[in-house]
Amino acid sequence: MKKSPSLDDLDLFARIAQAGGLAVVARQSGVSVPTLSRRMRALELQIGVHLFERGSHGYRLTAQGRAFLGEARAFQAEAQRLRRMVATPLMAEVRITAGSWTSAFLAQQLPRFWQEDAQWRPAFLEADTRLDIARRGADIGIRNQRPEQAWLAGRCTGSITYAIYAITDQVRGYVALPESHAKTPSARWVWAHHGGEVAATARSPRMLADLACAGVGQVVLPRFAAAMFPMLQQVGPEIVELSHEEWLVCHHDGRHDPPVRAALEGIAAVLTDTTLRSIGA
Amino acid sequence: MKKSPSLDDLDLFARIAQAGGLAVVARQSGVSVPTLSRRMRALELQIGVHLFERGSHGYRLTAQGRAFLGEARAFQAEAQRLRRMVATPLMAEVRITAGSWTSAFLAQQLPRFWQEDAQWRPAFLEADTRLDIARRGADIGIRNQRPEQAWLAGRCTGSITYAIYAITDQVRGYVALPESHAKTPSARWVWAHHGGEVAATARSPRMLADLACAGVGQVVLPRFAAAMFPMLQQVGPEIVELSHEEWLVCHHDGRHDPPVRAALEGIAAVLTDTTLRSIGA
DNA sequence: CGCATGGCTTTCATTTGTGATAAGATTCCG
DNA sequence: CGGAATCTTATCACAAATGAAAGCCATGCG
Repeated sequence: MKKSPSLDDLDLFARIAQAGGLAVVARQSGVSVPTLSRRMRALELQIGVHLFERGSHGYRLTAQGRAFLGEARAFQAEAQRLRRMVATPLMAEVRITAGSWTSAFLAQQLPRFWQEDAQWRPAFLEADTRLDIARRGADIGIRNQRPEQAWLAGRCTGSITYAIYAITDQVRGYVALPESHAKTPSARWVWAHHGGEVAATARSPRMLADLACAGVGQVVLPRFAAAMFPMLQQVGPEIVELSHEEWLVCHHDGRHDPPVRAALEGIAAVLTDTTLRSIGA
Repeated sequence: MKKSPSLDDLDLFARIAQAGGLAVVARQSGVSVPTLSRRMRALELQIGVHLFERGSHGYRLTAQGRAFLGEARAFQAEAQRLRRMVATPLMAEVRITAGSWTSAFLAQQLPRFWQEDAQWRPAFLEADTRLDIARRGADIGIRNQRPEQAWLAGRCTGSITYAIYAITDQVRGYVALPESHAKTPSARWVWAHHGGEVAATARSPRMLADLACAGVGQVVLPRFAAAMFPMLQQVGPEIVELSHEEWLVCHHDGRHDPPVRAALEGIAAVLTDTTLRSIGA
C-alpha cells in the first residue's frame, strides 16, 4: 500500500483546479510556482490518476480530476473553516465541578471573574465527583477537604458553616433530599436528627430552598447559600459538626494552562472575598 | 499575519490528541516520533496556543487544546474520508453532449460499451451545444458537421437520413416542435413544408414520437430513431435535403485522457455499427 | 530500593524539498 | 504572420525537515 498523499497537496489540488492554473494559487498560498508544479505531478503519481491536462492554457481538469474535485470540495471547505478558526483566539472550556450551592454561587458571581472577552469559557459539571479531576474529566473542583492525592494541587478558600433556615421561626417540619439520595453530610444530618419530621422531599438542593421559601418546612443550608434567599431567616444555631473547610482543587499540571490558571485566580478571588459570602455573619 | 499551519499538522494534532501520545500515531502514520514532537511544538508556536500538557504520561490536551480539537474533528473526518477515497479507483465522469435522439440511442445501447466496473461513468448533457466542448463544458459531442475549430478532433461516424413516419399511411396531419423552438434543420423543415398541417406540438422530440405513436400525426424522424418505435412505419421517401453526416467530436487534448478515450472508443463502435442503426434499411 | 519500561526530547548526519533563475512551449492579438 | 504575454518545466544551490540513536524523566514492579 502506498503512502497517503499529503493533505496540503490535496488542498492545493482543489485550489489549483478551481483557479485553473498555478500562478494564482502561488500568489495566494505563498508556495512558489515550480513547487506547485512538482507537487501536483507527485500527487498524480501517488494516487495513480491523471488529474490535469497541462498546457500553456493552464491546468485543466481531466474527467477523473473533476470527479476527484467533487470529493475534495467538502474537505477543502473544512480546511478553510479551520484555517479561519486558527486566526481567531479560541475559547477554551474550563470544566468546573462543584456542589450545587457552590455552583449556583459561582454562577451568580460569574461577572466578577469572567467577561465575554475572556480567553476561556466556564463549563459547570455539577456532578458527584471524586475521580473527575484525577481522570482529567474536569479541570477545577471545589471539595470539602484537602485533597489526598499528591498530583492534585489545592488551596483552602474558607470554611463553610451550616444552619437551619425557614421563612419564620414558626415553621415546624423539614424539607430534605430523598433519603436514598442523601449522600452529603448535611443531607444525612437532616435524616439523622429530624428524619421523622420531614414534610417534603425534592431531588435537588435548589428545590429544597424553594420549598422552604414557600413555607413548607425548615431547611439546612450553608450560610453563604442562604444569603441567596433574602426571604429565609436563620432559625437555629450554627450546626458545628457540619462545618468544613472549602478547598479549591486542580490537577497539578493543569495549573500551568493559562485558561485554567485564569479561572483558578478568578474563582479563588470570589470564594475568599468575605464580603461576598457572609461566612462570618 | 502569520502563515497558516500545515493541514497535515492539524490532522496529526487531532490524531495525537485522540491517541493521547505520539507512539501510536507514529506507527500508524509512518512519521517518526521525534518529528511528531517537533511538529506539534511548531504548531503550538504558530497558532500561539498551548495545546498539550506534555509529560511522561503522554500528550494530554489543555483546555484550549480541547476546544480546538472540537473544531478540528469535522476537518479530520473529511480528511479521513478523502484518504479512503484516494485508495479507491475513482469514477471519472465523461460528459457527453448530443441531440435528443442520439442521446436516447446511446442510452439504449449503453450496455454495449459501458459496464458497471468501467473506470468512467457517462453523463449525458442533452443541451444545445455549440461552445460546450471548446469551453470544456463537455468532453464528447456528437455533431452534424465536421468541426471547424482546429483544437477539436472529430471523426465521421456515419450519415443520418430522415423520413416521415406515422402509425399508418392514412394519418394526415403532423406533429412538430413549437415553431419558436424549431432550431434544428429537421424541425424547421416541417414548418417550412407542412406548417399549415401541424396538428399538435410538444416541447421535446421524444414527445413528438409518442404523439405519432398515438396516431395524432406524422412525424419527421432520423431513420435510426424511428427504429426505436416498432409501431411507426415510414410513410414517405427519404428527405434528401435533411441528410447530414454525423461527427463524433472531442477536444484535441481530451483524447489523451483515458476515461475520455475509453468512452470515445465505445461510442464510436456503437455509432458505426450498421447492424445496430438501420441506416441503410 | 533499584532495575526495567515506556515515552518524550535532543543531537547530528542525511535526505528531502524549496525558491530563484533561466529555458521551453503555446496561445493571444494586432 | 510574428511578437508579446503567459504559463509550465528544468537546473542548481541552499535551507528545512526527517530519522536513527542516545539522553532524560517519571512510572511501575519485583
